[in-house]
Amino acid sequence: MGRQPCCDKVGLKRGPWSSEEDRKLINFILNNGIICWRTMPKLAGLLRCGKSCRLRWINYLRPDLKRGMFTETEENQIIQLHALLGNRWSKIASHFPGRTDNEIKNHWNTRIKKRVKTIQDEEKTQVNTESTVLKDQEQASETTLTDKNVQSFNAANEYLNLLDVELWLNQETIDTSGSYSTSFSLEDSVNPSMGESLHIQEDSVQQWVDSADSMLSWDAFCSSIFPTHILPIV
DNA sequence: AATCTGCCCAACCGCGTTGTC
DNA sequence: AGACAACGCGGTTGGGCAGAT
Repeated sequence: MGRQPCCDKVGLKRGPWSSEEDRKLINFILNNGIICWRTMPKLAGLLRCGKSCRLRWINYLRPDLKRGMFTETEENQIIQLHALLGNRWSKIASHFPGRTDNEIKNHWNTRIKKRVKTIQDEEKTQVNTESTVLKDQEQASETTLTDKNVQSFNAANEYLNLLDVELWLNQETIDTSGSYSTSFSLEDSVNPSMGESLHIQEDSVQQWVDSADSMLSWDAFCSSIFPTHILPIV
């Protein structure tokens, strides 16, 4: 037996919301709060399913929504969070008050993804060049640098970047242009094996972590780990 | 001016998770 | 413990729009 549909679709309206429908939904929620999405449309006099009402409210009607373009800083934050969390848009959105997961997802798919791809291509070219130079140097000293060495070097860099992001995420309050407060825990966002490996290597990077403790601002964070070509333009 | 093309984003769909009985 | 309902999330779609041809 398949899953039951979320609502009885017969006679329900779909597609874009009219301003009249918006008004009804806003009025109802402001007067009654959000109790049960399933019963809400009926009570509010809407021919919509609860799911549709929820989506409309969360993504468009909520009064605390921040409208407008994403700033360069926001984009860079999204890139870093996406590198850490993957396509977990709601987790990412929780770090951007007033932004919705849908908005961030759309922005990622339409703009940031292209930008990241360009950056990755550039980095790939750069790594290839660097590895060629290193190879030449190693050969000169009769030691061969294999691709494996280059991969390890890159993995180590990535690991350090993740630790850096972890520090940022675990801070209770980050004061940037606005104020981000987070209760985010890395433990529930990355797989256990990664958490384990972080602990194993903890001692070896403790010195680095100690020095990173002084990083309190987003700008300092950015300048410490972002490649210069994606630094926010302020 | 008409048509084509690509982009953007609101909305939908299906599935996983959580809560309740 | 398991069945069911409701919620929440991420992937995808499709319509509107702007710029190019």
